[in-house]
Amino acid sequence: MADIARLAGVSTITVSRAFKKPDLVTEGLRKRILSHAEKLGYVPNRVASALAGAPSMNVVVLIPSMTNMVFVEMLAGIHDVLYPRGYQMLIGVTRYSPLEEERLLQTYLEFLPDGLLLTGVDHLPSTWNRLENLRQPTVHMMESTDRPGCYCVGFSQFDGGYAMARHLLDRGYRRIGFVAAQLDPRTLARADGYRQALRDADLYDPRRELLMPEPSSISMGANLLDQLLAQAPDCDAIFFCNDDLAQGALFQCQRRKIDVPKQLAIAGFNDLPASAWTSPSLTTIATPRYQVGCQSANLLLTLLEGEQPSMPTHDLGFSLMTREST
Amino acid sequence: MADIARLAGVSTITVSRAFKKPDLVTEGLRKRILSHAEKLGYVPNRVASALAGAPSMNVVVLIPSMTNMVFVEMLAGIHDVLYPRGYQMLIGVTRYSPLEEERLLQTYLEFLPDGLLLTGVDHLPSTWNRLENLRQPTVHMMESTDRPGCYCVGFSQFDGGYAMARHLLDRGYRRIGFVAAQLDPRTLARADGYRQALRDADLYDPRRELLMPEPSSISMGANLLDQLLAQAPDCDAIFFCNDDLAQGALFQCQRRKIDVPKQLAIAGFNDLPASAWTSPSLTTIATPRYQVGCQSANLLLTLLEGEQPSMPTHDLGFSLMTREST
DNA sequence: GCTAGTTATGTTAGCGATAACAGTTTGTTG
DNA sequence: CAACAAACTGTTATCGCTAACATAACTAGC
Repeated sequence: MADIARLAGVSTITVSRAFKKPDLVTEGLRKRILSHAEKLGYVPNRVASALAGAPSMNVVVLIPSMTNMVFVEMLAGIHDVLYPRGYQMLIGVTRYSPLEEERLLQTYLEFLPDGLLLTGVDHLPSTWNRLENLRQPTVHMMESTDRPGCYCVGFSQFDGGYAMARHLLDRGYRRIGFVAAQLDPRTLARADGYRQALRDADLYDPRRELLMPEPSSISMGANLLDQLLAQAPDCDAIFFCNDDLAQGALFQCQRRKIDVPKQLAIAGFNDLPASAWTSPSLTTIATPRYQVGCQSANLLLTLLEGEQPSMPTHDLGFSLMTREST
Repeated sequence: MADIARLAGVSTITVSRAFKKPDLVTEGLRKRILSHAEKLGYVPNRVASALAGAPSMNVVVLIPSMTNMVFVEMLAGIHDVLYPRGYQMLIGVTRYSPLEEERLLQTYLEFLPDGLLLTGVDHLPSTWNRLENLRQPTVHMMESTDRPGCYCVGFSQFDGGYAMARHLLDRGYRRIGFVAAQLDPRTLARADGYRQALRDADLYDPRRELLMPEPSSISMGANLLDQLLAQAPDCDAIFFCNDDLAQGALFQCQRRKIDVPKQLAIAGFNDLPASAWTSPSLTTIATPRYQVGCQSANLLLTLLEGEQPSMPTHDLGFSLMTREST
């Protein structure tokens, strides 16, 4: 910067302004400065910039897992919004553990992020406490909370679970099972939605429920289908808490020659790309995870600009995709 | 840091050393310093640290796409190695464009990364040039090159393509088609492998080839199956350049009541989780993308420690997964 | 032609840490 | 027990940039 300043016959602060606050520098002078910078192959030093008090252009993003497409697509949404604005994501993986989340937060604050994007609202009390005392704004993704002063972007997992159970009831199924794995707060909210819908219809039976804390996957889906049918052979429909499990179950039904949906209906959650293409195609709830990413990032940008967002909580909804499997 | 120093009755540099170079500080003193730091809720400032000359603990990672599971799993491998060592990934998405890659590189160098992880070896001449003059080490992932002084971790895409075509020939197929989308350098290398294998068997026919520059997806796979069968109805096997396309084709065959593999064999590439579970299960090449991520990160760490790695290029190989679809 | 009000540029002093060298203490040896 | 090396701690300067305030150069109005 000093070199550029010397060549252009100005002080370094003017060079700084030519880059960061162009309207404070006369048009012609600015062009001269930029051309000298170009000639010298100047690479700005964001580290020095951040130390001197400018925004670090870092945003911490914490997600539970990097192999779950749902979070990856959310990440893609965040990236697509933040990157054009010059922000950099610092991605942390909590492995579904609030404790790990607390540690990651501690670590990533060392990078002087300008803002935070956290998945869910299930944080440790100490994490909440720290977030409240932070000067950086935080947006919570995928779920919402009543806590005052919280910014959230997501949809109601409970309502999603309820809607799918309701759909199965509407289709005439009466002995509806529920299967879940990776029991994170969002999965449990869907389970609650399912239970409420069945209770409202006076058809809830806990023996048709199978909850497995281990991670979900296609093979786990096949596995859990067998388990549930063993423990509750009279099921006429099964609602899986996500599409991975549901797809695994569909494939297993093909192997076991169980006719879907005639003998057994199968439903999922999330609408992964393959779900529209399986045979039979999978009835599921399409969730706006990419949009959650985009909107969360946009909300954070609003906060970073010091503006007051129109609403603290954005409910992006979901849609029921009725397909052949039910 | 000054506060801690005051309380502990030492100078700031001693505090710095207590954290960063523990063996230079007497055991008791170090403990006292750390306990004061704890009490004060001290959060180290990595930005200042980096400006003062310490490593920034940032590593730039450039991948072509964030919605392609192959790169995401590679990313997961990188993360799993770098995170425990205190490094932070700065992730950039090139959208398969070397020009965009050059721009990202320019931008991310502003963060003073300690090292770089790039996907592939298909960079602009100016990018190569810049990489050579960088003091930071670079590792190239997923492909390798003869360029001297380059560190690469991956496997031979050409050999993978050749091996799959060879497998189909060994199974007795004679009119073997090839379908590809998203024609990045790795895809084209697989295509070359396929061609070579068929030429070696004197069975190559360009009319059985379908190359589509648009992104690949399950629905694109269904689509391209139809297209190829329209232009070359006599195919007895089709090799798809990745599992997304192959799965889409499998689903389409189910819809069109084409018997796989009796009427038509289908093969893919990558071995995505679902590929073992479709009906029929998909013959494919299992690629070590998670391991590529891990090993690339490990190689970079070796370089960051100033050590000479045992080999500049690591070929992690691949394995043919023979399943029902062929 | 002069003042007040703007706009454009410059000066000074850090941001929070570490490198390089300097000084002090401790331990060992003949 | 002096003499010197090794181990520990301190002093000073600096990394590259920007905030805050100071100053200079314009502009408009009377």
